[in-house]
Amino acid sequence: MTATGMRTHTCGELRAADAGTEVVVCGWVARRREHGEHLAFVDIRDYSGLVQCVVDGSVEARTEWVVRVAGTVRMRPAGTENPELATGQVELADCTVEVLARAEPPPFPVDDRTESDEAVRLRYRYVDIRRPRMQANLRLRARVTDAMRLSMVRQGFCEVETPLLWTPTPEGAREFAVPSRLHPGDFYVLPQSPQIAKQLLMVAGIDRYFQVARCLRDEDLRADRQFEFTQLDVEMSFVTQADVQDAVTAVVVAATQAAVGEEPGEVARLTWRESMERFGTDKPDLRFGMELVDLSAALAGTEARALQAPSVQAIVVAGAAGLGRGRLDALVERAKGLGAAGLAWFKVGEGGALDSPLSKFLDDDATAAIAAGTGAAPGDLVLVVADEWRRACEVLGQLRLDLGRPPVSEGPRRFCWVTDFPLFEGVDEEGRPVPAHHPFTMPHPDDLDVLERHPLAVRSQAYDLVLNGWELGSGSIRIHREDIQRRVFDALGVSAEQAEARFGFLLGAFRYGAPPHGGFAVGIDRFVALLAGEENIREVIAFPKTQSGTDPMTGAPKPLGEAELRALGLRPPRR
RNA sequence: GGUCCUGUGGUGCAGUUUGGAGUGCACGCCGGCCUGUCAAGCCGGAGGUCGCGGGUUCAAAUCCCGUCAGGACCGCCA
Repeated sequence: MTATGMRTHTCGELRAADAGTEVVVCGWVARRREHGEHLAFVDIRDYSGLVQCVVDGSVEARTEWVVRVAGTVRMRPAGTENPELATGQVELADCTVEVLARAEPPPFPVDDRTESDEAVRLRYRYVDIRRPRMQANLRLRARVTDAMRLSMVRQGFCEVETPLLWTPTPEGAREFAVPSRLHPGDFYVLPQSPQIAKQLLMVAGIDRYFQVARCLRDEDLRADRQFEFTQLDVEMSFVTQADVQDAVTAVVVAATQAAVGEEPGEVARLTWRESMERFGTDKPDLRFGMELVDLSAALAGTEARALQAPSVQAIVVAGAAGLGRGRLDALVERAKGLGAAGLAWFKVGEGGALDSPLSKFLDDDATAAIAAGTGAAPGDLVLVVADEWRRACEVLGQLRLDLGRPPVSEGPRRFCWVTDFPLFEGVDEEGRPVPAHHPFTMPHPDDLDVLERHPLAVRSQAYDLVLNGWELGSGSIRIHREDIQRRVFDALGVSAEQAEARFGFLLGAFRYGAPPHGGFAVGIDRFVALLAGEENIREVIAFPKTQSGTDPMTGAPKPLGEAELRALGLRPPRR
């Protein structure tokens, strides 16, 4: 399958069984070892690996030159095998080397041994991608999307493409605007996601839709966020939450199997509330313990002012009682930086005695409550945050990650579903509830009665898929009934006119017979990064942007000429 | 918009704390030697705006201010 008109084999596939075969391989010169004018070794590299070629004489080709090598596969002489190489049992003998293209010395070594400056890697990305690590990452990514498509199709889903040139839908993420040449002054936007399009496809009777979809958001970049990213976008009709979660679980399990050759273990399930209580976050990393302990009741009557708050939460840092004052002060500063009023620490000594700046304010009951409640052992450090419930949990959840989280590449893959998110996430400056997901998210049926009276207590039929502390994606059952949608818009303070102006085409479509439906989207960049053991999604994207949104290779973004701007109905900006 | 880290031949680093000659290490590159290496080895050589600008000082890679680039994070990401 890999033979072409120019080659018979790829470099990395040659094995002992090929001994005696005359072959032709093509690739780049990885290294050259010359032993005078009578013997030289040239390592040829292509995407499949590396093979050693033996040349009886000197070699014209230099590092990264592109060559075509004809020779005979033979077993290496006894004692010269290289167990480090997949092809290390054999070599190509009696080689003739044809130079297909000369090359300048590469700007950095084309191997995985040193990590070069990322700006330089991106500028010469076409060289960077020759490295085994990048080759492996991009091929892993391809296996993941292949497996996802296969799993979707087998489950009866239909892949449908949706427009990249979409219509502005204010609110949500900042959108990239595309000026219209035929309608000067008007704009398309690039979709933040195909959310509305896929709901329209449900009204259209597609029943089970999926798409490997590019999404674009003009928001600041991060290790796990690029302007453009790829989602496995899914939507299903006549389903419950469990149906969507089952379909998505099957996909990610199949993709994990295809990518790394092993099935993940049980996919855990916990409610948003449980996740916050136990891990202080809605995207828990289940690879390690250090769960939060609620000391609110135990310390309700404490004299210590610093611990008087609606909620008192704690974590135990095993064996950390020896931390010096500098490290402890840094932890306190970190907690304050995360929004906590403060952070209390207790070193657990022999016999359970607590050493802390707060010791003198604590009676024996309180001391016993902290020791018993947390189960801390001598030598451990207990960290306590007293604040509003959510803030106390979130601050300790972050400290838990700071102090206990293993590297991305370590440990098992622990998927979990987080369900029953609140429908609203606090209130804005005007006291209006802010939707936690999007405004088409169906409220939990048990909470519908209190939508008007206690909106912040309403749970939604929204759910996230989390893998080792990374949010892989989210989804929900959508509102398909006009009366419920009206009530949610009312709660959000969106008038009928505003709703019509923003989403009129969707609401209009719903009047023509909308099936109950729900869906999900998996962030493929993050998923692949986790499977590849990479901390950064740029490592699994061929041509990513820098943190400031530039491309060092092409120089984008660049100014457009004045004439081009005017043709688009735009005026050159003042700089 | 903000906080923090980094910037030294092509690459990776040390040197910056405590100012004293562009000093050092490894790789790469160029030339020579070398018939079993595989990160080959040995000998020789070239290669520098210490990111950029300003300031302090007799003297700045080193101290101060500003700025640019890359990165991590906060805000932001319905």
